[in-house]
Amino acid sequence: MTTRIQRRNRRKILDAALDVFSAQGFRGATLDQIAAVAGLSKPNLLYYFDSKETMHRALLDNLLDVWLAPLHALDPQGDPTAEIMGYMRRKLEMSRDYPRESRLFANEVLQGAPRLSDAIAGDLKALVDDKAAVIRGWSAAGRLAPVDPYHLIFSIWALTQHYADFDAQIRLIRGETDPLDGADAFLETLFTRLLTP
Amino acid sequence: MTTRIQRRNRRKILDAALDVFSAQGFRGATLDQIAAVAGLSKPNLLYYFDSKETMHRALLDNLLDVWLAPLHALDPQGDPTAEIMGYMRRKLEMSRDYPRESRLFANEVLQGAPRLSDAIAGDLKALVDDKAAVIRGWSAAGRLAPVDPYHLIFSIWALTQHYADFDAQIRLIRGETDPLDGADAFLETLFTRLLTP
DNA sequence: AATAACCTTGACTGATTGGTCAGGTCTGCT
DNA sequence: AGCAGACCTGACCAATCAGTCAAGGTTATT
Repeated sequence: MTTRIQRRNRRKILDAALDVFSAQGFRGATLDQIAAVAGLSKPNLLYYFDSKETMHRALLDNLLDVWLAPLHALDPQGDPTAEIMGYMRRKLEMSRDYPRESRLFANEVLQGAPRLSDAIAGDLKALVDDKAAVIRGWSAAGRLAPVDPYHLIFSIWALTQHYADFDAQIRLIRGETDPLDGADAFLETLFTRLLTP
Repeated sequence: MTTRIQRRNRRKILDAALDVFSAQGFRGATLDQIAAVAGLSKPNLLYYFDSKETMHRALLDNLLDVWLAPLHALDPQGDPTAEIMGYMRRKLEMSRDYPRESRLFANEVLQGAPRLSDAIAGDLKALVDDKAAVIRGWSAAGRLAPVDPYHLIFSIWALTQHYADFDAQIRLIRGETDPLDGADAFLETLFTRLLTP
């Protein structure tokens, strides 16, 4: 049974941990930093989570569901172009709304996905293989321009996540302009032209 | 004056440091790891480089020239589509040939570009602004489809670097297939369709 | 072969880090 | 009010880390 205080503190800790892990990576983050951001003492963090590792695990487990949802929603019965454009739009929204989650994921994969390889080789691969087959079918039926479905999916990941993961770089180059300003219109054009038979 | 031994050991150290920094990030890397990969003792590393920081600096300074070169080569006098496609191809080759450098850069930017902000806001921004103006001119002259030049450049970065930075993820999903297999053909199609007026 | 400069290392240090623990405080319930 | 269990903390520990240093080994040059 979980108390009110437990819920509040667990949430505060995971939120602070997401802040720090996504900005510093797992090894770069320290419990002292997380404790400071959460406004709790270090031993108190360890009262709620057994270890730094456990904290990180909790974030990753939570992340994967959220991360897979947009692709999951791609409907084999829908209109091919509309479905893929919709997926791209949802992923772009995720970069806008959950940049920390995107960076947490990027940090992990960049370092060889040591804690995510099971999930990627399992659930994610199965989902991608499934949707890739759907897209391949659409192309074969002439409802979509012929296109490698894997590279299409990778390109959506690359383009949308780039705005969250490389935010620092984009800000430095664009100055005052909001990094995502014009991104949706650009990606709309890019994928419309690619997908129209 | 630099001796033969100095040249050899400095190169061994920087190569080992690139291995470790690109795989673990700055804070995640340890001098012991770098020493082990280089086949030298830790105090010997510090005989050649004042500090861990200095080692990292040397890699970043070296990296930036290599990283800017492909964009620098984009010729305002050339054929618009061919120039942009050529840039994209060069960047993709860099992901194939220098994946460690790509990941070193990604790690740095992902963590807010603390050691690169000057270079990005300076040289890189100036170069991008310059080439963006060229591309805008091409579009205005009707020699290229109308396209936001900044997002075009960002999209080339995102798509090409993705294959180096997210290599672990792509491998887990594609299995035996070489991550870059088919990537060049896909990107060729994607950008041809986007750029043709 | 002598020597001066260069190269290398084992043993060390102080700082930081993840994690522990004994004991104290607060909260909700009767 | 009083009590049981949940919550919290200062002080501490062992491990790891970047970096130092004195002493010994190697190299090139004469």
